[in-house]
Amino acid sequence: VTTETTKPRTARERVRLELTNEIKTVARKHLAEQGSAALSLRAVAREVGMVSSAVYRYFPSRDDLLTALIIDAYEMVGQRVVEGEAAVRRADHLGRWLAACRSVRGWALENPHEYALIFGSPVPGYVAPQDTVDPATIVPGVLLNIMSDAVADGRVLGDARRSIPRRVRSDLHGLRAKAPQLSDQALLAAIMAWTLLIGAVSFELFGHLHNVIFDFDAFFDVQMRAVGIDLGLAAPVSARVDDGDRGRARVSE
Amino acid sequence: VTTETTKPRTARERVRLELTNEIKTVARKHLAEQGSAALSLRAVAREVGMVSSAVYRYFPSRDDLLTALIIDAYEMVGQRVVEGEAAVRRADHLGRWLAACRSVRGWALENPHEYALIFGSPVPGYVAPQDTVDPATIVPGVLLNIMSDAVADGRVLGDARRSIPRRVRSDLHGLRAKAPQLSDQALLAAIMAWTLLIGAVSFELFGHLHNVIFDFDAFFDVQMRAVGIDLGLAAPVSARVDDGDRGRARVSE
DNA sequence: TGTACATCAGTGAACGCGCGTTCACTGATGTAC
DNA sequence: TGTACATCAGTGAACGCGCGTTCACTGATGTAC
Repeated sequence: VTTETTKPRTARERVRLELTNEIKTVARKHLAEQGSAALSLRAVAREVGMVSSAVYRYFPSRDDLLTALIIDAYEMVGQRVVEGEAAVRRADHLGRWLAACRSVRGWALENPHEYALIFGSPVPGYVAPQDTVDPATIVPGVLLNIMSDAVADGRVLGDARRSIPRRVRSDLHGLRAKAPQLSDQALLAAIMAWTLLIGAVSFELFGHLHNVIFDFDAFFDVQMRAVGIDLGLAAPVSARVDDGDRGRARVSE
Repeated sequence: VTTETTKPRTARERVRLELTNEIKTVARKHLAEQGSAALSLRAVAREVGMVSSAVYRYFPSRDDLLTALIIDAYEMVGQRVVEGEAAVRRADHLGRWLAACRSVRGWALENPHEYALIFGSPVPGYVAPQDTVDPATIVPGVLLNIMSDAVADGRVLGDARRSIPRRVRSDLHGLRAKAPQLSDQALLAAIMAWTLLIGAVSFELFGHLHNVIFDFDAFFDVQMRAVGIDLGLAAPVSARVDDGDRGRARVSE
């Protein structure tokens, strides 16, 4: 995960880029060990081997360092999900969805504090700047792509009979730009699937199913498979059209 | 939300109970204003009008104060949900589910930091003691009650055809104690519904649908209604079997 | 190519702050005879 | 009912700590002529 887009020309610039990355690396390590609240500029500086005030040459404040870490975290999950999903056969939409889900969870388990940084409670006093928006959309974007591909392959996602109030429809229209083929029902289902995915990972990571679920690997898979099937990603095109049982199947989960 | 179970006998005990509650109230206020990381014993003591060391007569450490607040928070949502759900006609299972969902969200919007305290990222370095377990189960317990009542009224919850691996089934058996009538599929669906509920509130509160959804009231309702219908809480017993239009009829309103 | 100047990285001291927790103490409230 | 003693609440000072940020500074690296 790099920091600058332009290549360094002078030796000074190269060193600057290296040090910027080293600061971020150390900061990430501290974050991983103690969480965001304990992230201190001074401690990072100490470990990098600088005096604390020198860090200000690289990050104008602690919040800017945090922002860099947040962006990196979004890009890390994003990359992981993109790679995981890309490894699956294009036509296997359910498989792609599952791969994306497992990538998110796998990354979260390996980087719990970074996950908490982006999907947990907001850091008090910290306001996310605009640059965090784009990287944050990578993962949901992958989900929308999978669904769009499924529709392009002839599947019907979302139950057209489910009515959605006008006010919600107009919100959903904003999302339509990224997935023009999806119906309102499909978009709603997409957001719900995305919510459930993050909700499930958060529940596991934050201990809300402690002493209830023990085999989280299997449990997560069962859940995400159910979501993918309910999304309509599983059934072959031919079987879907005249499946009289579909209504009951969808409603009951 | 009280602290001691035994009634105070002497004047000293009465004062002690009052002060304990005042400390908690002030702490709750600070929590609401700045979040859990900023919760400081000294600041609370200052506002209560004590010297900081005096607080140690009431709470042996900052963590114990936090624990008290966490328990209170669970009890607050719990009570709110129980009340909200109790106000709905017993046979209206979908209505009860919606009332419970709205109670959770309403409480969360009014007490965002307390919500974050119990459903957000864990407080770093803090380990939840055993006493937080019982209050934490109130809300999910209500959900299980609703589903159990639905089954008792003759509804079939959960798609029996959905296969669940043995390892997951055995985890679910632990839950069965609280809702003996529910099938594995129904229990799985219950956890997923609970996950989606908290996920949706968290997404809204933590800003993950910022610039995507604007009318959160309507959006939340649509989502939770969909979940309730998919759970199987909507259809009347007689209509369930042969009501082809059920989806649309119920979903609208 | 060599020199004068501008830019930048890193230093070290300081400011001002708040925190959790301990401890010996005073004085008030409760208890037992 | 009155007195002696035990219990408890609250005080104030102190310990030891770490934090973010500013500022005048030195010395090294880059740039323009």
